[in-house]
Amino acid sequence: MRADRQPRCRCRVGPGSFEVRARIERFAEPAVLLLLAEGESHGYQLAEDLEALLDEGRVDFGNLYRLLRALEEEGLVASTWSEEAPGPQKRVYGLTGEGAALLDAWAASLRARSERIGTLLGRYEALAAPARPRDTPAGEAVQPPDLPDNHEQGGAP
Amino acid sequence: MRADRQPRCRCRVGPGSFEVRARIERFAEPAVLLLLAEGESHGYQLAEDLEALLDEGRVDFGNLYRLLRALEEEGLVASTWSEEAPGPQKRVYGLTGEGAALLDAWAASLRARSERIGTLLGRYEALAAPARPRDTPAGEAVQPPDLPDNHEQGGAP
DNA sequence: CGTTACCTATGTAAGACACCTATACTCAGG
DNA sequence: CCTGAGTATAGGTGTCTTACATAGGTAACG
Repeated sequence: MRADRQPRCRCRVGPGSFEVRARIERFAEPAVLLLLAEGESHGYQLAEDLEALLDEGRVDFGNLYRLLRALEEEGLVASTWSEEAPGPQKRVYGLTGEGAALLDAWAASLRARSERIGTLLGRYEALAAPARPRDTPAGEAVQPPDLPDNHEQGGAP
Repeated sequence: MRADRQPRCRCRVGPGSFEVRARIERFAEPAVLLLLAEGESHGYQLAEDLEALLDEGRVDFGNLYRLLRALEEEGLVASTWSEEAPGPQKRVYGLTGEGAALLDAWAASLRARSERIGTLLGRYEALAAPARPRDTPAGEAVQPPDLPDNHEQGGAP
């Protein structure tokens, strides 16, 4: 166990200030399928393309290769060893029909996810900006979004 | 180990057809923080509100209560036992200043995530609909998005 | 020949969630 | 009074996905 590591997804960057380190969050699979739909590729190349697509620092190679193997086991992608080209051997992947179908399903799912995020953000903004001149019914502030420390974790009365 | 369970996130609903069962995907925490920013509430009530907000079937109570306890340990929410009201005792939660700050951070993170999803979907749609009359340079089809089974998982030549 | 870049893997641990079970209190009905 | 349904809170356990670390090959270059 390594205790000198920061929490994975949230970290305090100052008093009362937070940074949420968003992870790829189940993006790796659909992103890889998309890249393969755009053209055949090999692992290392996919990693570079993923970085550009996701705008994330460094994609983890280990997990990418594992993902590709798993997808192949399920028949969603197919691979051959590159014959031409000198240099180290590359395993070149391409999408199968099943893989394309899965990509379609992912697209639908991601659209739904995006909508849910939109809903959430919409409600957040409605809360955060109650300074509109029109629709503020005078004295109906949503609630002081903050209570001073009244922790009370003890047992029930 | 239970082997009679379906895969968590993808399931085949027909030949060549997939359904992606999207999970809450790290939505629970920001959603709970948002609901508490809108007003104090207790676990059971939050579960119902979450179902409406996320449009998901049945929220898991166990994980929700665990999340609330964890948030309280970090000082992001504060709870008191409801005194008034008849019926079983309720632990009423409210957002602290720190919790509100975290919600802000989550909002920024979710916006970024939504953008990434948008980028991905944009490229997907560009692939899926290459039937535009204007920008098809004649014979540059992106690639047949499918290769017939040429699996070849054996060792390297 | 050693170093570096390219390319493909495996090992290990942590975090978040699904699914299941347990507890306790309240209230209505027989 | 006992029972059962509804409300409310909580713990156990397995699995999935990811982060971080390590390892082993090929080839080009000085």
